Amino acid sequence: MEQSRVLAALSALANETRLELVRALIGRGPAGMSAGDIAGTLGISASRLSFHLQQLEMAGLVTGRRESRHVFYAVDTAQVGRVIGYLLNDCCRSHPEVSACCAPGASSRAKAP
Amino acid sequence: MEQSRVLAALSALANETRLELVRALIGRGPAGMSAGDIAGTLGISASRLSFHLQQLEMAGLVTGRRESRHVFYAVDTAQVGRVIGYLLNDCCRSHPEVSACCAPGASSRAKAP
DNA sequence: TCAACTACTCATGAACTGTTGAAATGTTCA
DNA sequence: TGAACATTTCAACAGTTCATGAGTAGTTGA
Repeated sequence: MEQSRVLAALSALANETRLELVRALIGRGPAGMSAGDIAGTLGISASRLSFHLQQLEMAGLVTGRRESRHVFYAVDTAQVGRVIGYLLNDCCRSHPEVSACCAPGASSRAKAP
Repeated sequence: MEQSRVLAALSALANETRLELVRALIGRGPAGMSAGDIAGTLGISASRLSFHLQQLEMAGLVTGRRESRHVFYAVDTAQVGRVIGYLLNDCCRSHPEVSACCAPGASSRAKAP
């Protein structure tokens, strides 16, 4: 994966509204969620949601598909995996202390040094 | 790890200069690299480097230590691991297709669907 | 103490990001 | 066809980010 794609994805994720959006969507799997439902769940305006969905879509992190009058959005999990894989393997060169986050049971709550 | 810390780290990483900086520093291990060496390696001005190092330091991704007239910067690998761990485990809830990036031999070059 | 060196701070301006509300577009159904 | 609904687009605005260059501060050795 090219670095420019990774940078676009990181920029997209580096925003509270969009990170919440990904969290909300990833739980729904490939079926996703309609724009209206997302706006209701997150409590944001339609135009604000549309703006952030566009950012995520341009970064390749979510995809939308129209079904009659609704548009359903879902996370492209493979793409998210590729971005994390870049950080892990290409950027951090599989540094053991970084890769520890992958270990079974590991989480972001891992104790500080 | 709190989401606000993760957002700060993602914002810090979502910049070409800073991602290059982390890549350059992580190869040097805990010894790190002096500010002057980094500026020379990346070919950027001192003030520009200082600005970006400050962003990374505020995000907790790098640490600096003074040694006589030099300041050596190193990546806090545990913190980087915690950020990736958050994306993997908390945000994506260990979704198998995302976690595939951790598999041995996996890389960001994983084939697209 | 002074010059040389190393790193940091600050002010400026250009470019980018995110929010808002109104208007436009597209879809369904009576 | 026209009303109702779902979503996107647009312009205006405020706020943030980043590059640049000039100036400042700390450290060393003659």
